[in-house]
Amino acid sequence: VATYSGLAYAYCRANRVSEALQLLTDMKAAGLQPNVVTYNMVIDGCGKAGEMDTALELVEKMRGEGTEPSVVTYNILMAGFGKAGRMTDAERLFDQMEQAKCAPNTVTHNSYIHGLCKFASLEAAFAHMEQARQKDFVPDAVTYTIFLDALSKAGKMDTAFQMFQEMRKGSHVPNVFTYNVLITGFSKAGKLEEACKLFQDMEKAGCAQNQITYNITAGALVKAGKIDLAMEMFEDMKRKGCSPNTVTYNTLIDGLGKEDRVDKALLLFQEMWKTGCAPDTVTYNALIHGLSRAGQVKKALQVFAGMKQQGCSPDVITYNCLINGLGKVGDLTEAYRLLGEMKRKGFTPDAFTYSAIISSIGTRGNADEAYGYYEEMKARGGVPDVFVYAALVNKLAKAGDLDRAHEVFQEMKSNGCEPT
RNA sequence: CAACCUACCUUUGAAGA
Repeated sequence: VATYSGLAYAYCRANRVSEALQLLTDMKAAGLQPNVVTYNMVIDGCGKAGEMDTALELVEKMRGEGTEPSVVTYNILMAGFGKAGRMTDAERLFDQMEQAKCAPNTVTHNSYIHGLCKFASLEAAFAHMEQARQKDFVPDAVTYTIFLDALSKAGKMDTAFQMFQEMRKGSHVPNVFTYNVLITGFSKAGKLEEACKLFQDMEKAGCAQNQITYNITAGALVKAGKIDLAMEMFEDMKRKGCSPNTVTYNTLIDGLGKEDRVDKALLLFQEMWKTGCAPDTVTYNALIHGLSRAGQVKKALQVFAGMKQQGCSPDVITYNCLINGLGKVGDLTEAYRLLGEMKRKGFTPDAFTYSAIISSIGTRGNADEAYGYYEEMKARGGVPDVFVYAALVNKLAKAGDLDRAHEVFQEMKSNGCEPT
């Protein structure tokens, strides 16, 4: 049983859920009965793959075989519902647990709180915490980190930092996750000083920075336009024995592209292969974006071709970057070709795509064409946003079609888009 | 006796000034 369980776990970690499911069948065929732990590992694999329905079926199957779910089983479901935004189902789990006489633990509450932060509100999450506290829930470092993350993502860094202080006043020791969350928050809020200060504080606190800490901090430097410092951080990271990963490279390639240093970005891209960091869709997108904004559309298309050749799938963002770049240099033929290609491949052009297309249409006399794309977008179920409206109004106005421009402008407002 | 569950990082935008 242990052997099978281990293998099932490995499959799940590798995102190969179907093989793990097959393994359960094989086990039974071999006369072995999977236990809760085996099931939990596979159920978790399903949950992480977003297959909550399969996960639920497995729980039923397990029950049918006379094995009752454990707290961990419920926790797995709680986390899965939380990630999928199925908060009603998550709430119902507490009732089911009560019926099964299975007491929720810290992990159960933390997972639920995380879901609430993401899909309901911070207030709802706080309320749950207070309520659970009346029973026997004691918030831990993870609980704090979840709240700190939510506050950081909402840009409420003052509150976050206050909570961080409270946390330390209590007996909770901030860990790498805690610091990482806060550094991200400060970086997003444009507070580079504070972000860097926390990075340094970690050492004093005896909390070792990890790969993610470096990635976040390098990203913070990139965002602040300090690409050279970000590159230094990259060297520092390696010196300290912390290996860069694909995200590290992606961050830097993006930063270099935005500072108009695509040449250096290309060098890093080459380096990735040597270091065993496989470029992914994000890598290619960042690179293609950098090349496009530098006006090097030819090169961008070459990279795009290479991407496909490597078996890395383009996504909507890839196409958007290319279409945008092509539009800017006036290569409409190629831009339209790519628009067609993306549709053919089953991608849904979004507001980014249409705003790029509409803006790229020549200035003279093509108001109808621009308007046509706007209608196409709506017909395909797309929701135009400010950028699409702005591009369209602009185009119509420049073509002298003031009546229609005004009409679209009104439509925009009635669709809840405020002019900027 | 052990194996399973919760929190953190990267990519796409028009005009104008």
